[in-house]
Amino acid sequence: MAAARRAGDWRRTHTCGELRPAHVGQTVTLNGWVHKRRDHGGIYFVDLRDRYGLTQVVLGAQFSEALKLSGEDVIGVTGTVVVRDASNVNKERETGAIEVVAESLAILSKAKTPPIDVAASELPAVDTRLKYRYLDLRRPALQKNLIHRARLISAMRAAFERESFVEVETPVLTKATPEGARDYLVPSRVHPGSFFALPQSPQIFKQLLMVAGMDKYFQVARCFRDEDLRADRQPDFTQLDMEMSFVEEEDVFAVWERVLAATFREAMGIELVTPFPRLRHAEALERYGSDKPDVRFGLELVDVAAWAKKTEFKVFLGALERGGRVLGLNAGNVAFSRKEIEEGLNAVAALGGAKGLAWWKADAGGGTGSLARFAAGPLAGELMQLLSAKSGDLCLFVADAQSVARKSLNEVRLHLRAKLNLVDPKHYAFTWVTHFPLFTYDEDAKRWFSEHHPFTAPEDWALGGPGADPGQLMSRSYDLVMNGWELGSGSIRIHRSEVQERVFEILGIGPEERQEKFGFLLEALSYGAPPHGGFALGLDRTAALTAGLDNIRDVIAFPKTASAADLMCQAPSPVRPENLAEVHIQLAGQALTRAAKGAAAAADLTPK
RNA sequence: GGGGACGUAGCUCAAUUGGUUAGAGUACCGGCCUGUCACGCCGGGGGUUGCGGGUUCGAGUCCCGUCGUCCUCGCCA
Repeated sequence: MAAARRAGDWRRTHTCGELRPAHVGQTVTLNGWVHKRRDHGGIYFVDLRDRYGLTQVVLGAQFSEALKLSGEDVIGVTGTVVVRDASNVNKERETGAIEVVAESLAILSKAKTPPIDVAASELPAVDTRLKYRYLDLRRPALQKNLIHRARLISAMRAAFERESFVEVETPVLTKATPEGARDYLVPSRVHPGSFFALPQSPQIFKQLLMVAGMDKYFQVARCFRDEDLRADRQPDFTQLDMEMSFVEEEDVFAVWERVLAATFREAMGIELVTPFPRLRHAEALERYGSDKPDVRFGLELVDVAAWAKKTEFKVFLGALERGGRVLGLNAGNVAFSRKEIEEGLNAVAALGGAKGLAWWKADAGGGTGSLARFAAGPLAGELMQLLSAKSGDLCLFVADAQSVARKSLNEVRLHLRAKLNLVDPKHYAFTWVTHFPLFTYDEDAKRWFSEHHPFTAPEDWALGGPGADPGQLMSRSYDLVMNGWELGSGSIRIHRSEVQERVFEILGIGPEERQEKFGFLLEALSYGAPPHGGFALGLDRTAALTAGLDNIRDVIAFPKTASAADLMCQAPSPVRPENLAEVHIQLAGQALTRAAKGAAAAADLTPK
């Protein structure tokens, strides 16, 4: 306690966020960064900042060295807590009723003029923020995000432990997989010419843990995929990964519903409604045009093909003749100008590939818009009934190949969500999307690919029998979708080696490759594997979405740029020739010239 | 790999049709001020206009290339 303190001890007794009028009269020591300094000549005010808050420190005229303080200096201040006059209370701050009158000051560390002004409200460019991430992270908003993320993870961990799940770590240096995303490779020094891969997910290991009888496994797992980035994708990311034995879909759903309900309650004070609705993949596409629909609002897609056939509208009829669809949605009674529709909304629909967007201001008398002259007479009333439209409602249509029509109207739907303020951002609507196709055919590669991954169980264990069309097979995979974001996916797995062999066969993975890449899994499945299934939740996305962010960058302490580089530590970077030699690698092509340039640039950085 | 936007002082931005010495706010440095909390006032330093080339009497501005950042399509089992 205070009695044990030596004079001149700069170590803090309190944080910058905790002093209140109850502490008045106490001698305290605070540590932190100089957030702002106000020099009034003879009296100086310093707002001292740490993770917990801001406290105003008052320095009298005797502190001449206070004049040397500047932003982001690190100091220790010992002084007395005093209550402020009523006229001087700062109601904006939790510590605004008191201040600390300094008796001694220790400058622990000086700061150069920082490239990021932590106290400013306007943000520097993203690359500056990433290069000086440790400064950006001093901003309370970012610290809040990281703390939010930590609370989510902590609550999930506790919830899984209550459910008797065991946290098990799996290797980061593992085996390259032929299917799926591009692997990050790590050369082996000990085995010349051989490479580890960083895991895209712990998929196979968690299945082996089920074979091992662990029954219920979970892990906060780092995953790596060497693919191009997006606002919601980083090359290294984190999943809350789990797997359980002797289960079917509903068992996995039930665990996650309990875990997420507990997590949202404990970390955010939000009560989720469970069970989450289940939506078949085909139905999601038909009603929303997307396999990750935002179900918080309507504007659902309507098939108007039967109606279109009664018209003489060549665009609609032509699309149907070519085997396409005519889909529409009712945007409601919205005040859009002709220009907003024909240029604005049209451009939105074009994002989905639509060549045009037909529109109609509904009215039983024929209405207005590009569709009006084809909606004369009784056709007007019929169309209104189809779209549940009232007079004055704006209806939008795309006629094209099914995938284009759906994708385009999905774009329109999401555009209207923002434009018309159709959703409450604090409303979290989860949906399980089920019954995905097992395989999709790739026209370029001329072969079948797993829609989810090759270990996903088919609905029909016999896989349709010999000669069956793989495109007709349903899988037992599922996605969890929240507010239009895919938060995670999982499946019931194949636990029988002969079924797994058959899937590899359909995928065109021959017996030799099967044995080489997956022999250990097939063998494991042959020693008595329990039926099992699991799921992995994208933690970055979950944290971002629940923090009200549309980019995962700001819930990651040290994120990478769109070109998968770390601007702060300048990774990736060339390495010395001897390092390459150790791992038996020789550079070729543009890698040679690039590496030479990189080495030259590094040499320029040596002090002059 | 494709498309779009951007790159000017430490930071955020401005700079007319291609035209004189590239400006402002903020930060920083110095001076003044005993109650501020975005303190105020006075003064000062600070620029390879991302980099390279071209057109021009003249380029921050126009053209070509290149590097980087963001968004996006492809990609992401």
